[in-house]
Amino acid sequence: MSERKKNIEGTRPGIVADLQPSDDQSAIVRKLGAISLLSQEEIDFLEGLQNNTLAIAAGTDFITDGNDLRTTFIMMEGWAKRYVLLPSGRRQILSYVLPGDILGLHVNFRSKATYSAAALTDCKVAVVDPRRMLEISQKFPVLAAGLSWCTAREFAILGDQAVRLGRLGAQQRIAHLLLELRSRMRLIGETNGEWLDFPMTQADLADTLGLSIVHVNRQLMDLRQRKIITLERDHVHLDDVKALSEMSHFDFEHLAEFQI
Amino acid sequence: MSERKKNIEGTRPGIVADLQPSDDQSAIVRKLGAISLLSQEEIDFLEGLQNNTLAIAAGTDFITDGNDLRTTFIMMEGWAKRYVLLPSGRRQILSYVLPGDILGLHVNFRSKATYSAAALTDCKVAVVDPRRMLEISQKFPVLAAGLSWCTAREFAILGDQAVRLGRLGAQQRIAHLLLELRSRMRLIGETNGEWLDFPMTQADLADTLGLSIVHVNRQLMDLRQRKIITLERDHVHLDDVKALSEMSHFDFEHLAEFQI
DNA sequence: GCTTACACTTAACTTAAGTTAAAAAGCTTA
DNA sequence: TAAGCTTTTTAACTTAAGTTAAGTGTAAGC
Repeated sequence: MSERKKNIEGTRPGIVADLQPSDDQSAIVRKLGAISLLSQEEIDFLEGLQNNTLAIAAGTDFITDGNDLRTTFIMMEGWAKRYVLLPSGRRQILSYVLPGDILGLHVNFRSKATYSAAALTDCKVAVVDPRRMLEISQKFPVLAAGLSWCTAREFAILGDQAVRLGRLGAQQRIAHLLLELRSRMRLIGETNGEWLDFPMTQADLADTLGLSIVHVNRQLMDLRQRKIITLERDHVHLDDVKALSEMSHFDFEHLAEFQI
Repeated sequence: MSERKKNIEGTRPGIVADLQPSDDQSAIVRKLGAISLLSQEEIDFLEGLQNNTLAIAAGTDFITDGNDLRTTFIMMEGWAKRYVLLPSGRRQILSYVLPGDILGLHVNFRSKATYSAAALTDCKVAVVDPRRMLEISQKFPVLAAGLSWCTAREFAILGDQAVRLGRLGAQQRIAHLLLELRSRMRLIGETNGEWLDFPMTQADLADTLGLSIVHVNRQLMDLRQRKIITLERDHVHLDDVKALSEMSHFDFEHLAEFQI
């Protein structure tokens, strides 16, 4: 019914995927490298951490709420969602896990996961012994500062999620989330113009933003009709970033890519 | 630590305040001591960290969104709120800061605060150089594990906040928050039966739970009329914890006080 | 004691978002 | 290619929560 524009700024969304493997550094190296200058030794250590990888098919749960969680995961490729299921059957998605993100950075000897995590796309995940993460703070001060920054940033991202849920309207929530994902993908160099990966369903979006599926659809349709976004299978194009940021009060400084 | 519960049901709330100073250990020592066995050396180190204290009057902001944040704070006495102000003038309270909580555990050299914090009551706060916090991971593995546990718990608490905002109804949100605060106060031994400190206004509550003041008042009145809670100035009594937990699906295990 | 200010309470009315239901559009696989 | 999914879309209707506007405490200050 609505116009599915094939290309806005010239490029097809498929190219986003093509870019990914072309870079030889892992996402976490790109992420920490974007905020600090890493030595070759530090880069080698980070790459070495990620030797033990796991392939997870889209849709698979790999962390389950209440189960023991004694492993740290580093997302190498693909997206996942972190969520909670309520006894009522309702679901709240807490955050999206993007390449370069760490899950279970603060696990303890007896800790249980307080959330579940499922792959949204096929994922490649590094399985790391949390003791090796501790090693970092002993031996690599720059990396330790980087991890500390990651933790602070995760707090900020979760705080933003609370702001969206508590104090923004439906369409504002969508706009704000899109800009957050855009910021995060830009940091690791996985954007192509204003095209953004968008592997989640509208049901996922509803459970992220505290809305019903129907209402998410209504607001998405409105954004499309007003030419603010373009939706394609698994990708969004942000046609009007200015409109999105104005309507959602998104603060670009907030998750800014400052140097250590 | 446990002789704190001198009186059970039926006592007047004022007594809560009287009990507080009677304990000679600081809140953070009580908190970490509740999840791990601390040596005298570890206790002394923690107490020594808190030599440089600051008195903050109720209502005062002590962290401001966007400003440099290069200090770690440990809340020794009193409550604070962590919040965000939107350009629209709306406000979202992200979490409450209770005795024994740490603010700015993951500050970096150039980091700016991504939230503001204001005292709800008169507070006593320890001002700590973040480098001394780093010292912990070098010299005191048990304390380091404790701090890591604190971080994971803060994530869980903020996640719970997202669940409340996204997927619970108004009255469920209130019930769930009350039970969270009850759990957290119990861990540091600052409860008196089912009496709970309650220094926040209904406007604070509204901005915490993503509701309007009027609606918070409606739901509080309903909970009082149904004899589920009793409200007094600055204190709540949870008359019917079972009803609160059933209506809100609060999971007592979730923030459980497990041993390391 | 009177005044100001802020927190709480209640009522009447409005609205954003939820619900239900059904159909259309996409994938996947036999 | 058809059958059987899941996801998206639309419409009609309902409801929980918001808004506005008074009013009633209650504590602090003069």
